[in-house]
Amino acid sequence: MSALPRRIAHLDMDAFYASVELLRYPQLRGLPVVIGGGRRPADEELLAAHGADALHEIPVAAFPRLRDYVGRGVITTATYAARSFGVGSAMGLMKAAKLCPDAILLPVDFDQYRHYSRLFKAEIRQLAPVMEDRGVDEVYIDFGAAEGGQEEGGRVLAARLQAAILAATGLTCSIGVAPNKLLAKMASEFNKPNGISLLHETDLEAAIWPLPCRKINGIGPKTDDRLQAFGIATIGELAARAPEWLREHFGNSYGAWLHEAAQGRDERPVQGHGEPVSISRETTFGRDLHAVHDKAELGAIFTRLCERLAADLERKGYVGRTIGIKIRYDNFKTATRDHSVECHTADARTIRALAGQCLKRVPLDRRLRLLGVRVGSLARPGQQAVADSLPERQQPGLFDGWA
DNA sequence: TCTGGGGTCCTTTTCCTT
DNA sequence: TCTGAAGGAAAAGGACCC
Repeated sequence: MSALPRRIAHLDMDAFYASVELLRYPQLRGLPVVIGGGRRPADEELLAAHGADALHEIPVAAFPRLRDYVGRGVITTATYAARSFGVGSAMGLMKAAKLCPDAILLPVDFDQYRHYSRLFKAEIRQLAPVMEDRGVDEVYIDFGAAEGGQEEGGRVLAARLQAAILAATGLTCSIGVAPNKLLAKMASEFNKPNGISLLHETDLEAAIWPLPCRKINGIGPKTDDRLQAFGIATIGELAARAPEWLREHFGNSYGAWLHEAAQGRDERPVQGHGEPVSISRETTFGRDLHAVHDKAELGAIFTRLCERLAADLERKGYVGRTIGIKIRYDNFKTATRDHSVECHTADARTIRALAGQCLKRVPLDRRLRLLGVRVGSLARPGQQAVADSLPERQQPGLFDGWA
């Protein structure tokens, strides 16, 4: 036993994408705004189109409405005003347009979100050096390794972090501090937005057990359905099941984990550094495409994906030796194929050649809605090029034209 | 009905070698 | 050459997350 209990924080930016957008377009505050789909015009284009000198001067009436949207796409996030109409994340844009036709539609702008992501994480590192990146808008922080992390159970450092992030970015965040990552993650949701929640081991029964199982990070819709079928709705009900019973019904590994999670136990450390396992690019087409009838179009998309992927690898400084493809058919079934070679590569043409081989191993008789290319088994450059391990002759086939 | 674009991790299946 | 077992690695699929 260590002298002090572990204190780990989970920090979650409040409605991150929407908040970043509202920093840029304060005139949209309070209005139903939906973010998703499409490509965003450059700021200069926008300003010129509306004769404005600054983004906040663009009149609200000039923004596109959901009702005018044509095509595929889903909502990435929505403001609370939009959510009150019943629209929300992952909903198709066409469906959302029926529920709230007047909502303003903003295309996602990952460059902006990444920019603010870097800003707030830099602030955190100044105050707490051991930080684990969990995506663009959230992190875990080891409060035990930071000055003031144990004061008032973590409240002092949490407040300091919030103040620093607000000053640097104008954005608010919510922080949960708990004995481990599992509980910290749940705690950060207790008091949103701009909240701080402190959780101790003794709070398990009162604060965690009444919650639905779905609140546990790692229990998704499928598992939740199965649990419900057994009459298990809350974490407390899950905790009451014997570990043997859980292992029997959910497998040795997952069943044991379910038991531990329900007891609020989690020994995972905060990992200060992390290397990616794979890097990929994928795209959903505007309409479903057929391998034969839309050969030229598919070929061009495929090449473009490989080029963008190669550029990503180059920019991030990786090479990989497992090249894979992913396709999604018009019935939403997904197939993947991959292939590992001896030498690492980040070369677009090599990736395309190897991914093309993978494509030949998957049925292409129905229409496709999505195509993706992936590179795994990553390493830092320095290895030999992979060109000499390419197959000498491609198998003749129906789809040679683009694959 | 509609379901994006990244990712990670785990389990199961398949393939290869001995 | 065939057959089968065993074990490991790679491939494939699925669940989950933001």
